[in-house]
Amino acid sequence: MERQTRQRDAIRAAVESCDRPLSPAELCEAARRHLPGLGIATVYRAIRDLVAAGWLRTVEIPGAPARYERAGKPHHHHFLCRICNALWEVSGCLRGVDALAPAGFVTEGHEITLYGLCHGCRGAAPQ
Amino acid sequence: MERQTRQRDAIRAAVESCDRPLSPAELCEAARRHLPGLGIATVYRAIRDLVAAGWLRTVEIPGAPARYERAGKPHHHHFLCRICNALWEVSGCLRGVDALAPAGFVTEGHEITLYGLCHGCRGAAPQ
DNA sequence: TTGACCATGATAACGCATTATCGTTAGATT
DNA sequence: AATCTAACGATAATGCGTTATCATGGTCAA
Repeated sequence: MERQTRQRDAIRAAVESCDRPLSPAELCEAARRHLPGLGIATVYRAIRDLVAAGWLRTVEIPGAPARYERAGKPHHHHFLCRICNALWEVSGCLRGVDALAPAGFVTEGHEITLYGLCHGCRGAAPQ
Repeated sequence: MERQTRQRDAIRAAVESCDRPLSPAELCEAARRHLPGLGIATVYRAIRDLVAAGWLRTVEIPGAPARYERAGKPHHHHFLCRICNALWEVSGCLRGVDALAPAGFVTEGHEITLYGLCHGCRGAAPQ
């Protein structure tokens, strides 16, 4: 059974207090603000267990390491900023996405990822 | 300047004769059918040069190595089969994808990836 | 309080895709 | 044909994200 530790608490708190999916490194950095010295291996172990327990959800994105967000949110997608590499949440979806598949294919899910500049990076953007 | 070699020819021919994006390993395997002994390093070198020349386009997908397809095709998306891992082309797109971004964000592009079973794997699919 | 044992932190090891190295091969030019 | 040198094939090395190892420390039940 899982024990209650300061590390696990800090990791869960970091997830809950952030409105966007975090990579393992980002999550470690965030949790360290409340618990300096937290090891990256502990973060990976916590992620593994929290995903297995259905508390965290893995967000796969093209060309970047996976991020993790609180499970149970309504269906939505994401926006990857090309400057700061933060992944932002995008509410809503579009009708007919799954129907784009060729005839004879079985669609089980989909991902939509937008790319560009987030609000904060919009101003100081190279070209 | 670039030389014309049997290897480069075989790699370009493999791209053109296939209707879906190929990973470096898949591309190597395909080109080897016409040129056994082709080295994987040569494939990577050719990919690098062909992308730089604008002849190939990189297709990034979540949780898998990049694939490459002939550049210049009309806008489209892809379908990743969870059984055979092949990436298939999906024609068309949807209106309003870029408009999903939050206010204040600048959308520069998007990717839509469908997941499921391709036509060939539909029958013999585990659950 | 004690003791069992799970979780932790540091770090080595791993897996994988990709790149660099280097001696050899073979286009291109003369 | 001779020469030059880019490209090749084999494979070692790299980079990076992730996992395994292990001694230590913290949690929780008795």
